Amino acid sequence: MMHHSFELILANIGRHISLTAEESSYFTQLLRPGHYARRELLLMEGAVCTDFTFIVSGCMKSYLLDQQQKEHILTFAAPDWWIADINSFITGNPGNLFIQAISETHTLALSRRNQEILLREIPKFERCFRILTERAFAASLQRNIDAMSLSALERFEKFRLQYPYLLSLLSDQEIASYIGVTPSFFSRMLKKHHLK
Amino acid sequence: MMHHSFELILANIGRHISLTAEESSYFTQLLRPGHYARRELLLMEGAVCTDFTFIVSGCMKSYLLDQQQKEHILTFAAPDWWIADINSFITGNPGNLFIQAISETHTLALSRRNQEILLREIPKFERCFRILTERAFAASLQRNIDAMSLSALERFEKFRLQYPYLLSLLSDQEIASYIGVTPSFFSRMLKKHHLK
DNA sequence: CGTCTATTTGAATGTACTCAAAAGCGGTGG
DNA sequence: CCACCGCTTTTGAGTACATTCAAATAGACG
Repeated sequence: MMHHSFELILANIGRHISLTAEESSYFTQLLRPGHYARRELLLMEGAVCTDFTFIVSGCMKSYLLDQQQKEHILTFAAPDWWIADINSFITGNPGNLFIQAISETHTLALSRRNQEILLREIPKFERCFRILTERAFAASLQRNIDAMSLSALERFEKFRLQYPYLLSLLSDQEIASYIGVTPSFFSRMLKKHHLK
Repeated sequence: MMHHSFELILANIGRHISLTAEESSYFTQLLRPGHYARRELLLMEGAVCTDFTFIVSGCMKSYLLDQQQKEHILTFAAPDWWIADINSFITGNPGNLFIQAISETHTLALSRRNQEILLREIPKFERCFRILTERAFAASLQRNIDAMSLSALERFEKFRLQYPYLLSLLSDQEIASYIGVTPSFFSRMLKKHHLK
């Protein structure tokens, strides 16, 4: 099971900085384990996102509802990924994103307060979070590029090649929402191109 | 003129960390001033982006050309902003972005090598770059949200409210490319809504 | 088995695109 | 100063991609 063992998150951090045993345990002490059932919300629109959340097992999504209450999925987070409403997290203002478990999910949350303590006590974590943020930023820019320069079909092809693991966990509506089309168009597209 | 005085960039940094006079001068020593004529390229597709570039005056854009050689603008950078092909910068691999001056532009470039030196010598810059990256990341996510949930008209309205300064510097084609429509559609849209 | 939700399909529509041509605009040279 | 060139913007006509709304079908689960 090992849901709340810290191997995965320490390996994640260890890709960017080296920690001593004491530093590792200082870090893990600041984490708050969490457990979410399928469809359970971690964050609601209008709430302040106080945590940077690491996915140990399961899967989550962040999304917003537009004026017509249509869901638009911004990110998925599989195990070994982080999820948050970054804008709310860094400003401390209420956010406009929902974060929800897609399947049963175990998490480790680092609160803003604990992040500040961590950065003060072990400054090399600044480097780690800088690198994590840079990577997430690069991925977000690539998504902007794809949205502008690829067709819906190309966006889907890219998605399934890039995240085959997610494909099996997600409903068609969720994939459609992520690539930016309606479920009915997505269904027609799959049929037309014999992708199902 | 003061194009290569460091007031602007020191104020930019000073919003996130405090520097002593010695630290400030150590930092500015690592910067390479640059000057670009209108339409001059700072970076070409296929090249490695070795610099994080701060805009002192003028304006730049980053864009890519798709399979049909159509230009898609990813970001604009006005004075007091940074620009780079982040993906290429952090991986060291050749990038797929162009970076070009829209008007005559004065810059201060921090090379990857010098950034490493800076981070080693004055570790609190880790914090500064983490924060800069977080903000740029949040802006990029917001753009993804807007692309998914707003109409072309709404994206334009938001753009003109958010960046009135840029409006006067840019051609219609550039604005159209940024909001993700063709110049002809953009022209029709402006006319239809009496926005010109 | 019945209920609930997800997916598919149909028909009509809208948003944005392509290609091509025309008009407007800015600079340059005769 | 005007004529011309090149580039941007506008317009026209036809089209493609994607949407809406509603209904039908299929799956999942108690």
